[in-house]
Amino acid sequence: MKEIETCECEVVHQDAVETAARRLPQDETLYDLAELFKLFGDSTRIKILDALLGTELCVCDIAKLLNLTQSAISHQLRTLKSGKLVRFRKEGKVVYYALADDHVRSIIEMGMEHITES
Amino acid sequence: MKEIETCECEVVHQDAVETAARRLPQDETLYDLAELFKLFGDSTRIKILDALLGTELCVCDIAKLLNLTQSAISHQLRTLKSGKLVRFRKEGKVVYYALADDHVRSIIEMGMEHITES
DNA sequence: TGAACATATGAGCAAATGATCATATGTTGA
DNA sequence: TCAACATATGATCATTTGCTCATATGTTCA
Repeated sequence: MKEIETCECEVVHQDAVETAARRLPQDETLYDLAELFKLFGDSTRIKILDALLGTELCVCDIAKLLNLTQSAISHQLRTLKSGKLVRFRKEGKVVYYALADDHVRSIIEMGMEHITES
Repeated sequence: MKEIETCECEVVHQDAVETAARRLPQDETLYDLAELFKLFGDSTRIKILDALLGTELCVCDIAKLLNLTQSAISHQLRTLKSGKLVRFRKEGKVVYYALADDHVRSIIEMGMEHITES
């Protein structure tokens, strides 16, 4: 029987660790949070989101704008859609995508502040 | 001479594309923004950041808290440090990490709102 | 000075990821 | 109904990524 070793250090601050453990959100919540930010953490996706800050656009528009294939954009939109960051409406053959809600805008603005200030 | 094909669609909304192109930030900015969010987009790193919301912690504390090796945590802290999301102070052998500034807190809170509301 | 300990780091590997290509789906208009 | 077109999707491949292991660095104290 071998104990799983996580850290051979002595626990230096038992209190701090326990307090942190209590106030840390559930694993599932933190996982979801990471998944959310992962969506913003790719150049192509952040470009798409940023483009949609101004107006809705169809798949083809975005592909032209970002100089990428229709397929690449479609795949990424699918990802963004599954993360509820964008919504869409169909008009005939054309599918228009837009930001799902204002959280997206807020998060991008917050990030922009961070990188411009430091 | 072959033109690089990006999208074989007709441009459906020339105006929208041009407007979007004008208001889109520079490529470098968007790249940096993606890099920033990438830091939040991993379970381990978001857990570290979340843990540091409450208090500063040393490497060993975090390793115990998250049940991961000291090495794994150290590597991730290095990443977070290079992204200026955490700062540290040394006290003898022990290195205490803390959030770099309140943007980190704001961004996490914003993300938390998004996942709890939908 | 040297053992003990906290942290940092480089190499290696398996898993995740994003783009492309080929093709499928679905809509329109002749 | 069928050709043309906008979008979606599955397979594939190269790159990126996060962890582990081994080891280096740096600090304290006897």
